[in-house]
Amino acid sequence: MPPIVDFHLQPQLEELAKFLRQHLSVRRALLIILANCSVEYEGRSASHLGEGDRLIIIKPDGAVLVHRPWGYSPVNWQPDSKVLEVFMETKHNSEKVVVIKSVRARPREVLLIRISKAYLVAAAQGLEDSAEFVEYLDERQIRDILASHPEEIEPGLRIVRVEKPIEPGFIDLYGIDSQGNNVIIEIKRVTANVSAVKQLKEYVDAFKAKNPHTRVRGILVAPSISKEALLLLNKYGLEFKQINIEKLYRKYFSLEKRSTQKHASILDFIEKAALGSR
Amino acid sequence: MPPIVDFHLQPQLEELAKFLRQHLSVRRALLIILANCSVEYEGRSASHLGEGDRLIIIKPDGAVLVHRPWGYSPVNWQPDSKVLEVFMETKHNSEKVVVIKSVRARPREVLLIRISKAYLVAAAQGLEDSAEFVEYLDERQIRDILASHPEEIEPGLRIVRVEKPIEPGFIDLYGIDSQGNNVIIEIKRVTANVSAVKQLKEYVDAFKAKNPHTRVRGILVAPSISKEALLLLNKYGLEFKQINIEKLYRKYFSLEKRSTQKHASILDFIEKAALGSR
DNA sequence: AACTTCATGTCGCGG
DNA sequence: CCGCGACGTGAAGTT
Repeated sequence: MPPIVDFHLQPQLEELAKFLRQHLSVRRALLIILANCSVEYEGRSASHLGEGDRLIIIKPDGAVLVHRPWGYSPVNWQPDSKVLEVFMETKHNSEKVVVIKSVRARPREVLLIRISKAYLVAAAQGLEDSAEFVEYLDERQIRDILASHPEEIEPGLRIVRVEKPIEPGFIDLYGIDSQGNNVIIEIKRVTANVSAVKQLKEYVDAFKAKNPHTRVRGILVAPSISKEALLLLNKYGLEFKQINIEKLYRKYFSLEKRSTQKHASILDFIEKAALGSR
Repeated sequence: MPPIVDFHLQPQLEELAKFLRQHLSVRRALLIILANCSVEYEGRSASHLGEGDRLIIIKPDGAVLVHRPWGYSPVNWQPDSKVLEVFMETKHNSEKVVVIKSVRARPREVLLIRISKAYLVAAAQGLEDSAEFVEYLDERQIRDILASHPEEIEPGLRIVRVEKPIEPGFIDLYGIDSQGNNVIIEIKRVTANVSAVKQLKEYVDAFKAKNPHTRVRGILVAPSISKEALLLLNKYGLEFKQINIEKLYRKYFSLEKRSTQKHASILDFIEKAALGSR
């Protein structure tokens, strides 16, 4: 059963309010409003946004987004609202506006959207979206691949423990090298920065403190490292190992993990995208 | 001049493609598409999303958002695309889909949205939004308030330097207490955690290293502190000072800073919101 | 519920 | 353009 879409072009404010109330009360719809509005927010922070043309989205679960005509981020939002109210308000200059008030419970945050002119409002009832979202190449997967194929870090390296708890936090990989040294490995899926180095240093120090008479190496594994981070790394006597995440992925992401057609398709896509880039 | 809104309800795929191409080519419109689609992404990461009903937004600046019917975050997106293409594709089962291909330049990322059924498409040309976005209560403002009113941290404290550079980073506030001790202050606008404590510790240590024969105190200023952070703080011999950000703000946010009507309005709003919460 | 860590984080600022 | 830190970060997972 396809979703039911209802809409008004250039609705009067009274119509808009009625439309919104109707679709918020019965069964929650996805609401799309294109309108001139101002926005106030108060909660963990507070903000004011003057009048302008914006896209307002209200999702069935109470998420509210106010988008300006540019950029990725909503200018104001509510991840989920406990209370959603629509009412008319008369401004000082006796102009009327439709107010959408969204209140989030914890942390308590209030969002007020004042609409002075609406260009389009639409509501969709019965949207269905149960598809699985499959993501690749996140830190966990890289870590698992390297745990199974430590030779990609260094020949002779043997991984003893994945996500080894230490005070405080977790070591991504812990192993023993060909010389019998303890090796602590910190993995980053993006350019390693100073804080990654500090984190590794902390783990190495903590390990040394607990095991005073053993030799410990610290290796930072990442696709690249910032200049400052490299300097600090050298200063601390730690090491850097560059990896190519995509290559690792192509090489090792195991068949059993992408056995379903759905999972396999991503690799086809990567191939296509790579071709398309030339 | 109000924006021009064009739309189709339940467009055929060919119509959809034509509509999109038209509004993407001439002058960029804000595009809203409610449709059943699947999405592939490849770039810094990679993902696959099967078919489902979603809201697709394409902004005039090339930002692309794919929203599922719930939650704050888009499931797939492109912060700004360099290339935006729309074309028809025939699947293996000979069904046709409209493909929206968005390519981001740096980092190179490709987004493919395959639409199998469209419920609504709308385009808005000439949206105007030049309003200023004013935000309050961010770390910078809290820092400035405390710099002007150090007695809120401790009686007799005198602030010498704001954003004092140190190796590495910047001390939020640096001052001298009533006993003549150096005081290093780190401010957080949310619950202070372990990393905030470490950051402060680092600054204090760096200061001590540079000034070996002076006494230094480190104060973490925040609305609250996590249990673990407090433990570590005590271990390091550092101090915590609790502040109430909203109270500070009400008390000190200076008249000259909110001299314009616009800026003043946020306080009215906060009042109203506070009343509304009862 | 508190807290930690990851993220296709995004965004802005400074060198 | 890098690199770093703040963010109303959000979201997921663990204690």
